[in-house]
Amino acid sequence: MTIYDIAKEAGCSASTVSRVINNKPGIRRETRERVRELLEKYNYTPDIAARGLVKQSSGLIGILIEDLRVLHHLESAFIIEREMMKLGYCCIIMPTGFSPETQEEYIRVLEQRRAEGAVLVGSMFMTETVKAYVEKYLPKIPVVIVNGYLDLPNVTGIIADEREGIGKTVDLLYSKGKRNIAFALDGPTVSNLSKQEGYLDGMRKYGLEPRLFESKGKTQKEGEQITREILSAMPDTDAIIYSVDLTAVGGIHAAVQEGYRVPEDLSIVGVDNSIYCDIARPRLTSLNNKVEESSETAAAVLIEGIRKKPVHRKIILFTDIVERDTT
Amino acid sequence: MTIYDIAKEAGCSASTVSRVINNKPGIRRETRERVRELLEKYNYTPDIAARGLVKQSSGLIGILIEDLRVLHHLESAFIIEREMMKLGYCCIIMPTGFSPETQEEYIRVLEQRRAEGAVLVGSMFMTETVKAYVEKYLPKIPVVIVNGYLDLPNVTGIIADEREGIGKTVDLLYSKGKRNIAFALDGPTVSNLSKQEGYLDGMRKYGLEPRLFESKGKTQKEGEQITREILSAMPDTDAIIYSVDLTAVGGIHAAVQEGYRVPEDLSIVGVDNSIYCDIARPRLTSLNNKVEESSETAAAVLIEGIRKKPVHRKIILFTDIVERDTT
DNA sequence: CTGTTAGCGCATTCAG
DNA sequence: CTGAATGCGCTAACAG
Repeated sequence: MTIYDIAKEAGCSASTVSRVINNKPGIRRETRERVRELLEKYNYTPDIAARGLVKQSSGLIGILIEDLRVLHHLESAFIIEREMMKLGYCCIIMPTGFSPETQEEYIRVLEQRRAEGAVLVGSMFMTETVKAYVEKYLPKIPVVIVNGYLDLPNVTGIIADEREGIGKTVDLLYSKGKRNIAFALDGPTVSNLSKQEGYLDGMRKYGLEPRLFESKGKTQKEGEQITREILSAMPDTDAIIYSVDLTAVGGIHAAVQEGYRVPEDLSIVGVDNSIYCDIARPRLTSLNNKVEESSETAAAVLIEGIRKKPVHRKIILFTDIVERDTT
Repeated sequence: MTIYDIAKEAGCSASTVSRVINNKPGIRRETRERVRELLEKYNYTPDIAARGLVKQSSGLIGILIEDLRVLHHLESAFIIEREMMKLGYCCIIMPTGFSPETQEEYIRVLEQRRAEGAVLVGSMFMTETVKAYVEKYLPKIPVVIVNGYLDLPNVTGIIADEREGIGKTVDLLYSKGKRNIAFALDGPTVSNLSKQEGYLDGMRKYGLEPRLFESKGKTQKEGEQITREILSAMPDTDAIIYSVDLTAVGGIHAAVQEGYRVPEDLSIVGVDNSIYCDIARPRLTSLNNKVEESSETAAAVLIEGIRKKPVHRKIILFTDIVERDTT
């Protein structure tokens, strides 16, 4: 069913039908209604792709997330989708994984589909290779990075200041009498390194000796593992900050199993303030890095960009600590 | 940069360029290479939408999920996406929520975008209204429902036999000496009602009195709430089966708080075998309803359908119980 | 081996 | 108020 089929049956031309569909003025009431009826009768819907071809717009937004298992990123993706959907855009959400090849491939898909905007969710995208791909394949559309930044004219970075947040976390632990505070990264991503900086800032501030550790990954099991390592290497550790909630949950379990009371002997803090915090027992204290706010900001910035309005290149959000049982 | 721009610079016609792009035979080596170089030089990528217009294919697959918060559905969606992606399709994943209006709206979007196939994830889509929408808007493309079924010629249902699975769960609990087994639904969805049937089957089999309850929703908090209700109404309850993991986790917490030992005094079982099972303490026993298998099947069936091959209308998968600490 | 022509479904001139 | 003609970027059928 095309616009021509409708036109033929309505006894008018395709352009008239087009006008009716798009609510353009200058159509006789009578004609308009006749066409409307047929549209209804055949359940006609214009082919967006064909329309896009002439209007030079795909109505597509690409959202790339590094890892599906990070709930946090999914949440962000779908908040953005919801906002864009309201404005008639469709979102293509794709998990790129960590390899540059798939990252390139998926960025290319966005180019092929003529996406009108792109969102990269996760600090993993703060790499030179991704920067090169964006520059090469998406030089003309607005790109927003949630929790990251790339120095390119069409890219806006939206970043929760986790460095400052982790600094505040050290303050909190210090105020509770903790002095042997460790920090466990789940990998050397840019975002994690900035958390680490915050940790080091805090420790320096109080003249404490840093205790840095790095887990093999971001699963619960790997969190347990690194915790055992920490506690066996430095049994007097009285607080551990983890770069992500899930490893912190593993930390809770390992610590309890090793005979530590949480939080009396050992305080535990995660990052993301995810649903896991309330499922774990004791409930996990976590740094809220404002997914919702940053995602909504991302959507807003993207829209401004698509409308060719000038946008900020870098936006910083503040975090806050949500205290539960583990501190 | 269009195919014509490339053609002009290469000193040939657009069709030649098209042939090179699509690796068609019958091009002189020399010409092919010259074109290839230009393609490379300008980073040219064909406009998929324009190509789709002539080839009558959008390369788009729609995936509708009822609720984002159900991890289970997301997982399914992304497994399907991964499979379809391998074959060059792009997926539009959209959360419809529960209102018929948004369901209709999103199904319409799939029609507008000329999706070549659709997947509905969740038993919430087993309604007469959704059936009517599918019949009206998507009558000609293959549609697969994960965890559901609609009697329409182009629809395939893929269903984990949770009824049988919950029956087996009752068997397990009975074998552990439990006699006062309760069942807590998180809402009267078709899928939940079939779980309930399985529960009733099991109770009948052993001549036990059923104890049916229904929570307000599927959050952890609502799981806690219904558990308190159950335990205060029938304190001798010695096992509770929940229709979903998250409410079961709430159940664990409420039970422990009420002074029940889990599993000695009270066994707890969830459904979905999600990540929550291992985060909770004690670890939650859960019915594995095979997301992965059913999602992969969904993708396979969809592809067969797109290729116009005959497909089964209904596929049943078997579940199994993953025992952890709560039984 | 390659170019010309036509058309996918639509919106947009420009005439009338 | 309406229609004919044109073109968006691409592929395919048909000539040559």
